[in-house]
Amino acid sequence: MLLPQPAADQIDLATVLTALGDPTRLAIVGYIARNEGVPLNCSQFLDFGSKTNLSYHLAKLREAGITSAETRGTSRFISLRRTDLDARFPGLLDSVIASAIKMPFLLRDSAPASP
Amino acid sequence: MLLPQPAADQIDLATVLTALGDPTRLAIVGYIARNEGVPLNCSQFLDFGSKTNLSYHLAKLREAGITSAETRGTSRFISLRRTDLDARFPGLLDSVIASAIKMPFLLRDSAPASP
DNA sequence: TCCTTTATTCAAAAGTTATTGAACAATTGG
DNA sequence: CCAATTGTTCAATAACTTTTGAATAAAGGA
Repeated sequence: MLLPQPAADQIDLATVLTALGDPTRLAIVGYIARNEGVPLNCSQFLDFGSKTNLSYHLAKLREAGITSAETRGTSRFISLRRTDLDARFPGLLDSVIASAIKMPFLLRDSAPASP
Repeated sequence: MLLPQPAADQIDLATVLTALGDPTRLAIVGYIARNEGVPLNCSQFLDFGSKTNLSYHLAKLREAGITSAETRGTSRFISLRRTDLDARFPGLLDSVIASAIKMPFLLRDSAPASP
């Protein structure tokens, strides 16, 4: 079951930029980007903050229209809304991710990043 | 005389995104983008807020590394740091501006926007 | 059913940002 | 020098955001 999220055509630029402007959320987005295809749940982001704080940041990303979350049992599957974002703000997500991915803060554990 | 601004290699992605995430500042950036080449001073942005509030937002943009401001008498010349931003975050400013420029909020007066 | 896992909600506290008006500074022109 | 123009700084306040811990919820397995 899909958690509530804005329709593609209602994604707002300022809201997206504000959501991406937080270092924790930028790190989260970078991490998701480096793990596309891998099923991610919330607890995989515990490095980025406490469980309850993560819930807050992940909700922000979802409400901004940056991520999508699907319920699967007690877990969530989190993914980037690449197609929707690219359609609405062409090039934006790619450029942010390309820059974010270089940030030392993002270079954490368990990712299939090419070295 | 150039007002204080971060060196190109010290421009921070999260700071830039946060600065761009405010609707007033996004409008200001869109306006500058639509008037590149035209000398802009602060009072030309008065549509976007009070004088004192503009001073605040323009300082935010400058401190984030998005704009450059030069003193000329009692006026300032304000411009986008396109080269620096493009070097540091390729494609980011272009995609933001391309999207911002479509926002109805931005379609104000005196600009050479192609209709 | 009961326990564990996974994640959210709530209320409080702490921190940050935006907005305002009054006072200030610096430059230009008469 | 005086006044006008242009923009900044300051202090106050209002509004929002982030972080926290405790309580809650919902699903799945023993």
